[in-house]
Amino acid sequence: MTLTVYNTLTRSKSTFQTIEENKVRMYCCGITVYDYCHLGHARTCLVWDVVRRYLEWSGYEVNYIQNFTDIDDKILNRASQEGTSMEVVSKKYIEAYFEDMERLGVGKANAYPRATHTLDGIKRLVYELEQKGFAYPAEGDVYYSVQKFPEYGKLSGRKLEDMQAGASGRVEAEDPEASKKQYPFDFALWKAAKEGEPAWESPWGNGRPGWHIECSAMVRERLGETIDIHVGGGDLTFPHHENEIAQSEAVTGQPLANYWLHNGMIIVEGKKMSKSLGNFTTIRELLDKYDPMAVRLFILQAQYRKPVDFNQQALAGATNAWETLKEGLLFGYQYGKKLGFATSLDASLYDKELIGRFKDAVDDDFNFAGGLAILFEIAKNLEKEGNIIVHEGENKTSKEELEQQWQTLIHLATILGFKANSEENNNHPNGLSDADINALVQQRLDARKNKDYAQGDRIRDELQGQGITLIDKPGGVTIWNRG
RNA sequence: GGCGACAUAGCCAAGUGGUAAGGCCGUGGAUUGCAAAUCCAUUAUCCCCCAGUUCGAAUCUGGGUGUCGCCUCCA
Repeated sequence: MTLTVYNTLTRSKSTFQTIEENKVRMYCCGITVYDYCHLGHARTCLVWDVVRRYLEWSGYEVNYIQNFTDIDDKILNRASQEGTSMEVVSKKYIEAYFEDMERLGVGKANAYPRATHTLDGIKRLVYELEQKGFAYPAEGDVYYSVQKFPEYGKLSGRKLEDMQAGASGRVEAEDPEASKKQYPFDFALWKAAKEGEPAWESPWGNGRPGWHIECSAMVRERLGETIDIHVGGGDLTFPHHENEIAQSEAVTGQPLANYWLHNGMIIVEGKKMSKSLGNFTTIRELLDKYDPMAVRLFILQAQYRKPVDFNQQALAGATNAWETLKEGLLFGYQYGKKLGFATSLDASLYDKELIGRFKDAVDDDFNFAGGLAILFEIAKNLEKEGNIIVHEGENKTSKEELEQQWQTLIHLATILGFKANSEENNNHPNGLSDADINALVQQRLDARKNKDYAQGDRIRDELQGQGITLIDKPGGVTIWNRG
């Protein structure tokens, strides 16, 4: 099967074909850096990170660019609230962004261009749009004339007449720039400087870029006139991406992107998680409570385009599911030596049938949930076989097959960004020594022989509190393992 | 008001014409002094409703109902 993707532009799935053979130019609309990231941002970053990994695994060389929008009203507001500058605010939240993504295990993009570093490209685009008659100046601002671009609305599937019929009252009443616009849905490419705000020189006077234009400029500068994949949150489809298309395509006459992919929103109690509703959980709050890998699993279990409901129950479920997957991933590190196989990865050992099934699932519009079923199938078996080893039973799967399954599981998990810490389980710096534990276990056995179950249970609870699980086997034998 | 998406067990969720993946939770049994851990087994006669197409539909068509998103900043 070949990779098929759902394209917002055509509202249908189609076979994925790149412009240049085996190369993908991919752009993700990143964040505006005025606050800590929340779970919604995590979903976007996680999903497109895994898509990137999957494309690379599929044999493409991916040039993945994600921007930071670091000029914006919200950043300026935050700066004045905190009595500081735009630069200080954006620096703080860019650093926070990288910390959060590191914890989530999101890979680095190839570059993170910033609006403030792209002023020449932005001004050049605005100038060209003006020259070609798509833009007009008004009192130091410059606006894009949407009526000049016949295809305006093609991405989000709307018509100017319909928009006007629906929203005209509100638009005119609430838009302070309305009086400068020739048409209500025209949008600002360049905004005249306001007192005390950062500003750059331009042919239209001192000012700063509008929202949208920076992405058109950064795509052009970093990836060229037409790219393969443009991604972002579904809420950016309109107006942000629609406006990017209008800006870029009016200038170049070429499609901005061949494939437009959008991820679904995070829902909380039936409502979208968003800043304006205040119903968001920041990534750092979230990671204080949940394992980053459980969060990743929670996100990847849902089809990327569908809304996902965030609630305690779902996260708890994902946490338990991750425990299962982790058991499978740790199998080789825990029992490989005992079984006589190496823990270094060896592609020749991968199970082609399992990998083929994984690929068939995921090739269908990045159906990660379908792919995960394969991982669980393997992990469940390895977990079971690992337990048999701990309980000193007979393995049902041959050593060769176990090694093959484990190698395959690690390989597939890596594509999806799952990683279990193999150190974790061997580290018990402040814990009891093996001798201490054995002594306590013997004490408990003695107590039980004397029917002093209270004492026996006390020792058991004490050890459990240290993460040591006792297993009473038939015949009065007790073995133990570190949780 | 306009545009769009979705509706599968207690929860999450895959499946897009051939008779319901997977995960979580739960249940029964084995084991145990009781537990824990583990093992074995088990959990939708049916896919929001109605009508139609078809030998056959969760899957296609038409009509409802419901939920959500975008139309203003938003991942």
